[in-house]
Amino acid sequence: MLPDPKDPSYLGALVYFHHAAESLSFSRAARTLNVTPSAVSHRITALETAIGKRLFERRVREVRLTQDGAELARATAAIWEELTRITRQMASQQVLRISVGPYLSSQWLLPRIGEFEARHPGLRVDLVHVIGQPDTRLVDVSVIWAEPDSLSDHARLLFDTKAIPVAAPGLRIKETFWEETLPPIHYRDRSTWRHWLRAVGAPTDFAERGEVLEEPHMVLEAAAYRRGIAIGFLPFIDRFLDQGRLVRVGGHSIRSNRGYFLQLSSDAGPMAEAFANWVADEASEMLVHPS
Amino acid sequence: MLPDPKDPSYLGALVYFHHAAESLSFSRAARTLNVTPSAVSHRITALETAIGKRLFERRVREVRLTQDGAELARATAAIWEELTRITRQMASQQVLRISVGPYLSSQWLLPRIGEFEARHPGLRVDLVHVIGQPDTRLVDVSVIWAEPDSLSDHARLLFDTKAIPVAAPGLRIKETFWEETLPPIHYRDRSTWRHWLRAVGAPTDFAERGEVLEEPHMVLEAAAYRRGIAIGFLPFIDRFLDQGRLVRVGGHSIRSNRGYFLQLSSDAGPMAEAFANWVADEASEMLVHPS
DNA sequence: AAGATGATTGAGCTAAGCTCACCTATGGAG
DNA sequence: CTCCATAGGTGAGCTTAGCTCAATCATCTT
Repeated sequence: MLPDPKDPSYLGALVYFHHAAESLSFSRAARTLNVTPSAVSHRITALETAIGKRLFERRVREVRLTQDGAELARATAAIWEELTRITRQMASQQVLRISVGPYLSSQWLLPRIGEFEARHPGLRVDLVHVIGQPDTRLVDVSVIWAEPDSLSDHARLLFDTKAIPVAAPGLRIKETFWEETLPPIHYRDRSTWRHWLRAVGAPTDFAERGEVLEEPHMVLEAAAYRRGIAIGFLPFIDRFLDQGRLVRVGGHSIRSNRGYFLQLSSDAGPMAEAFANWVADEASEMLVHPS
Repeated sequence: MLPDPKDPSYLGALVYFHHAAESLSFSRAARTLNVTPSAVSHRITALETAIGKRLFERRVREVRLTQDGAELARATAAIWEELTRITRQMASQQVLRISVGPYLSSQWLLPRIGEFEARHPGLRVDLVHVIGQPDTRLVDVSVIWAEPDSLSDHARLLFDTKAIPVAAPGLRIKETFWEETLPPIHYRDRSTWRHWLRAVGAPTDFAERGEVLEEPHMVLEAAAYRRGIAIGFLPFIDRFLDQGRLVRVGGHSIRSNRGYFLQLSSDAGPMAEAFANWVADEASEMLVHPS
């Protein structure tokens, strides 16, 4: 069958042919294509049958281009060049504005965002660090720490966190620590502690004590300096626990009423979508988390 | 992920995009691609995510190209044009010489060969009608009527035929017709009749009687004109049986000791291979044959 | 108001094309 | 001269990209 130039199998074969012709070796082509030499051999043979002409002379331990093969190789080289040009052009001159809180940004996103940028040459990523609600008109996508029901439907959950009380080690704190004198430490409001106490069936008046801080990191630092008991969220306190700066208090761990969500702005373009897919993927790798 | 211009999934998506851009409609593109509109929608969306730009404005019951989309459409159009040109060029100026006996050619190959030619524009098919053994240096591929063991290993079986005795209708011939006076009719030599008689356990001296003809068609015609009993080969005598010009004689039908085989010349090119695949495929459709 | 049209979405299935294991041929090292 | 390493070819069987299907939405038409 004379191949339809738009047949995907023909196009794929041409890619294989291009690499084989360039390296004059099926096995080298296979290596750059991340497939086995067998696959290259199969595909080239199929291509030759499809167009009805030998493209390679099979010689001992090497292959050479026939005249027809050389001609085709010249044509395909020109085509990939043009394709590369237009693809680059499409990908260039793009801006993606991401809003993210400083805590998650420094602890998790910044170390990884470089990888995303590397995948999208020509893309300018603007990280917008805000405390509180981001203005969705100024960004394409936001990562927000919130309760699920406070969000629009199509916000996507990034991290399903677990809430556990933590304190400095060596304080000999009872299971029922809410009967003790060590106060709670709050982040932004008292609702997280109230939710946790209610979930384990403890009196909620404990939550009315203690100080309220505005920075997640400050909350954990305060707890580490023995100022009280904080609610930590797995997996974001792994480093504190691993280093022994904080230990778990009480046996209960509950599914957090809050989590990190991803929200696309209403007019978000495909690049926001691409970022969403990437970040969700990165996040899902974190979720492989014990206990 | 910025798409690799040689990624088959990216190339496939560009094909879809090209058709969608040309027709300005996902469903029309789907129709020409022989897929569902759903498939087109999926693929275009994936493409947009991959390059990070909207290519179509989705409007009510229609799609329009964005500026980026129009630019890409121009580029892809140029690329397919070039691809079509080189593909055509590769396929042109080819010759395939096929040797085939006149009987099979007229009864089976000639009615079908047009379809093969249509699939290979620019190919010149030379049918070489020979009686007896073809000269493999003068043809690329031969279709021969032979016994399996008389052939080289890589000859491929086209038709697995059944041998059945046939005669003109209304002659009231017994099961054990070899005891009768009506003689056998032979094609080229007496071996087929001998083989058949041996297979059903009948005396082989019957085969020594009767005339030997050189043309398969003549053999059947002779039988139809009541000159004797011929060995016919299913499925090639269907037309005679359907028209009632011949009827089966005796209850036995045996697997023929002969069949049509396909033999490629040693220096056969990929076009011969393509023909072999096509003709084997056509033949396999015939094999769906009752009894 | 109801039907028609075109695009979208998520879930599930199928076949294109890959890997694997084995084979052949040959060149170079010991 | 023998043996190992290397490049390519084959057939069988498995995996996953990308398709279909069914259902939904948002108009436009009658």
